[in-house]
Amino acid sequence: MNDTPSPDDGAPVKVRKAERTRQRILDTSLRLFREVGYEATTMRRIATEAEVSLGNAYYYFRSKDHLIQEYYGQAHREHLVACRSLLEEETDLRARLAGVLHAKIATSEPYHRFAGQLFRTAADPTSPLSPFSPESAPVRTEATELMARIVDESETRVPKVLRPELPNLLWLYLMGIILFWIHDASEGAERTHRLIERTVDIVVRLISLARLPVLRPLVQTAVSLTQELRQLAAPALPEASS
Amino acid sequence: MNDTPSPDDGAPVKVRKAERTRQRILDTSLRLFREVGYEATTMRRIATEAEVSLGNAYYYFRSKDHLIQEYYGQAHREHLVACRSLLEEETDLRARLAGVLHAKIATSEPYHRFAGQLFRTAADPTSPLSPFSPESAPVRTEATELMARIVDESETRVPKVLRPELPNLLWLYLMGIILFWIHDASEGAERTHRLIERTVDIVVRLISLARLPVLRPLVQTAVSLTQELRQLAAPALPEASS
DNA sequence: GTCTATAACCGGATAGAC
DNA sequence: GTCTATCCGGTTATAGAC
Repeated sequence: MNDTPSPDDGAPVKVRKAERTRQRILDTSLRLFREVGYEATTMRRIATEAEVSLGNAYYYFRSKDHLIQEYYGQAHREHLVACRSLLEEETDLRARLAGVLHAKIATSEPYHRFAGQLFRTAADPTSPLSPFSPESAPVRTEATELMARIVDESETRVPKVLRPELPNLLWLYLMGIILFWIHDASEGAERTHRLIERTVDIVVRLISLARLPVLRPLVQTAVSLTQELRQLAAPALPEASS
Repeated sequence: MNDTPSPDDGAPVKVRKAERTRQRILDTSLRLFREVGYEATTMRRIATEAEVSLGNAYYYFRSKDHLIQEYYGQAHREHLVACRSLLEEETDLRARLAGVLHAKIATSEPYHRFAGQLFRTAADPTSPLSPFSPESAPVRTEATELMARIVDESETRVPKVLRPELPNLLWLYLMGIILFWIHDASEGAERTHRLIERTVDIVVRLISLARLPVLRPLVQTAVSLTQELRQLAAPALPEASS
């Protein structure tokens, strides 16, 4: 993006100030999202509380939606931190998967209400906030890599048919859990945590069962489904920008 | 614009006029949704083209969203009509299921763009437009009954474990197909139709496989998942009937 | 050329007169 | 039941400051 010039001499004062302004707007908006939700967080309020003008906020973030992409990134980084020790110490696949999922829900909890309202926008396939959108590709890729790591560094051996697509399938599974969580009004998302416990068993079992000939067609479908989904997300439209 | 006085007795002239105004707004909005999509259809434009004032449109429909519940009902009725003969003549489960799904996509096609934008709102769990919301219960129930009919009047015998929840599972499957279709930009939704062809086989096969002991836990989870979902939608609110 | 501010525009929604 | 006038919030245009 911008040059980060030498830390010592005089020039970068401006740059730094801009960076600080940007950060102030970002922090303020993330705080407001948490505290008062998505709808009550107006651009005017973000600007006021960050002590910039409305127009200035728009100088740094093209739209309210763009502010949210930042939330995605931050949420993912927090998730990684929360998972770190588990992924280093645990080798059992079931425990690794369950731990990562529980951590995702737990770290997202402060944003629960926000996520619900946000989802309204994110669900629109044409929205840049859709988890399937090109704009979300970076976070999506990172999250998928996390799924790969869960499996790769575990003791479990994955049947060949599944291996290449398993991380994507697990990412879809994570999206499903998040979708459930968004709708889950129970105390401390307790229901979602129970859902994770129950479904993780099934998922791990299915990974082994994938070897069974009876299930071959099922596995094939699941695999080709993720491929199909990827194509939906990246439709070959060389489109003139409007 | 001019009164068509009551054929029978005197009183209901006003009532009829109101009904006609309401209908005019509704027709105009559904037409605009089809023709120009959701976002380009402003309340101001609906009002203008229906030849009422903006405020008057809001008198009949509390919000733009409420206009859309009307679309749901209409879409379902069109679907039923499109399925009728198939359901009367065909007895093979696979053919029945595939036919009903293809018909859903086909009858929805004129509203494809609209549905994509609409989905943005419908995905919000707090929105009355969510397919899981109490407000959507009537259409949801009808659609689930349609799923029950597909199975009940077919030749296939459903394993006991599955029987009570199968219609709900199939409804969820339909929601999944619709979700895919919303993202599907291929010509004539060709991709979605292919997806239906491929997944219907799996679904029908799974219905028989549900008997296998190895799959028992999977089936259990699927069943309890639909129950869990129903609870999410209806969080123990003892509500006064309105 | 980078930043900041003010004044609009637009569309959903509401208030209140008639 | 119908209207006009207005609010409110996302977004843009644009003028000027550094």
